Amino acid sequence: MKKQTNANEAQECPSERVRQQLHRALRLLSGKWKGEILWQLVDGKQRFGQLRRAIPDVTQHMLTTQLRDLENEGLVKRTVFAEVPPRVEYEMTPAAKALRPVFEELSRWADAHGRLDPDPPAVDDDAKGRISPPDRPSRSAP
Amino acid sequence: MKKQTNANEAQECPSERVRQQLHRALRLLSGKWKGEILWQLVDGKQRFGQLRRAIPDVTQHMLTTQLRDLENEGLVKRTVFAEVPPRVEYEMTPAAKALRPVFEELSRWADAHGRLDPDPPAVDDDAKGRISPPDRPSRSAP
DNA sequence: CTGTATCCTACTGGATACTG
DNA sequence: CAGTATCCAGTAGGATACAG
Repeated sequence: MKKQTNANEAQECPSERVRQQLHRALRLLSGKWKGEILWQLVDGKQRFGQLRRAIPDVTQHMLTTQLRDLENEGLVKRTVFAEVPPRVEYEMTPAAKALRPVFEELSRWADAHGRLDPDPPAVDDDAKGRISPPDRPSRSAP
Repeated sequence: MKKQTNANEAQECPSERVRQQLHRALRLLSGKWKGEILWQLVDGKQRFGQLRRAIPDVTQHMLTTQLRDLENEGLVKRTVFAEVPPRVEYEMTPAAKALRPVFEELSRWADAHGRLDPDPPAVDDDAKGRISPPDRPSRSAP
């Protein structure tokens, strides 16, 4: 006797599809630095060294690795300039740019529930509604 | 009591804060099954076995582990009923419920860019605007 | 039914040194 | 400047068996 519920459950159930999408999407971002790297690129292309300075706790090795991952996942475009000194620029692909709403929602959530303490009294909605892209420290810094 | 802004951190720009928030938030969700578990709970409380059936590829061990993580992170509330047979119910905390917009954005994104193929022709905005919570197969199926 | 206890493998992430 | 090559520790994740 076969199940008489939905015979074709795998491809037709929308929630099943959503589940798998969530799984894959979260896996793409699962990496200690992926989120931060992408967020740095939201504002535009960045050089390797700029990213390195913008994310102080990351090592070159890790930055390279995660960057390569993101490239293979189609979230980051890498451009090499044949010059001396060498220059490499990274930028988000359109797919990655579409992630920005996700990041904004996530930041907003973390802002409200980041510590998960039962003590979030002074909540000023006006102050946290907008999320700004990362600052780009110009090279004029000493 | 309000958090005093340290004079030493006078250069604290909002984007720096956002970066750290993203880092922490993604770490909370970094776990092979966390996202799926939470999505299953979006619709309401679920028993251990229900979750297990809803996420076919997860083992008890992993389900237990990730559930404990989520509990310690304050995203899931665990309720044990002293009965035979034993019953344990899991439900999202308010903090986790606030994550729903994030999941919806993420699902929407994965739907559009999940495969990252340059071939997404049949885009029906009307069909993908709404994200449904997971189906709950009732126990009435013998 | 809902777990815990082992054990074990693979992968992630980090330190360091070297290269074009 | 922007990598690559090793090496290595810690941990996440999975199989299996057992228990309340």
